[in-house]
Amino acid sequence: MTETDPTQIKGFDRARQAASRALAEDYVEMISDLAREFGEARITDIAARLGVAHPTANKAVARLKREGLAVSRPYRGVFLTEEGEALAEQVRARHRVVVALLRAVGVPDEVAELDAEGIEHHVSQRTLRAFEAYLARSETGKQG
Amino acid sequence: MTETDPTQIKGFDRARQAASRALAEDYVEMISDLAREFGEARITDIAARLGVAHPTANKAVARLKREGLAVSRPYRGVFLTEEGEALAEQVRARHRVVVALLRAVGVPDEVAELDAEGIEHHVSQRTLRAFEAYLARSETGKQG
DNA sequence: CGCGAAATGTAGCCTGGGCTACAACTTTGG
DNA sequence: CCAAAGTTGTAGCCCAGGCTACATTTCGCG
Repeated sequence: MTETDPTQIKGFDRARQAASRALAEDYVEMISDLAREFGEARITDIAARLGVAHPTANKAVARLKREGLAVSRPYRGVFLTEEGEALAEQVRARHRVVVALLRAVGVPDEVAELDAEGIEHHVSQRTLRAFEAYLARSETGKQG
Repeated sequence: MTETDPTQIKGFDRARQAASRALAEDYVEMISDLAREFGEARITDIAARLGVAHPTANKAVARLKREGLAVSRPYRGVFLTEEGEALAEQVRARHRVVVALLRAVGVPDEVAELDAEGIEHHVSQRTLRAFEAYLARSETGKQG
């Protein structure tokens, strides 16, 4: 028992990495939302919506800036880079698909929204594509 | 913008809490698996399978003991309490349902296994029940 | 304009989960 | 039966994400 099944390990590792990426995704999506609503995303608003204290949001934004997803000048609003905006759009799209899939298989709307928030970060590209294909099928086929 | 939509906050909080619970669930399931295979779960084996160093597994087991999910005497194997075993069974069952659901909507088998590992921890009771109902339906209905 | 309120930034601490290094205990085989 | 090997436990560190407290800057308004 020194090697152990690599599949296991890989699976858990994936989960841990996803947890890390999830944070950035949440922030990027939130910043994009706020930009749409108010024209810019303020630290206070980001923090409030995410339910964290403002220094926490500040740290997170600093990380996004380091990663090239956002930009901001001191005491000014936060804006996404093109890369950040692309990620936000991707996250938003995935969220919609996951919610739609959940609803399509019979999950109540409010529950679908809540669960999707956690689930979406673990949905791989291939699974996402499978979801989309399924939704396309059930749109036309109408078996539910 | 001081109150903000509580739905948002609740959603994110749920995700964060789930991330914390996920660890315990992984360990409990693994301990249960090892108990079935070898009669007991040794720290070294738990660590190896989860892909972490043994002190990490040790800490996690200490936490499970604190939470009443496991018991162990120094330098001896780890065993689940009834509560821990129940949780393990529940986690295992949920994993099976999530994998089955993913496959049912067209996700390739290997991908389903990997993604389920991350997704399952965010599947609420109500969503799980919806999954089960859907699977029951598609078993008999056979629309795929 | 100038001052108080609000927003942002910074410092420093806590917790949890991960690691390495090392100590203590068990097992095993010569 | 006892030393070496293996296993478990402990100490102490790191990092990330969260918080509070406090400093600084900007904004709004009299």
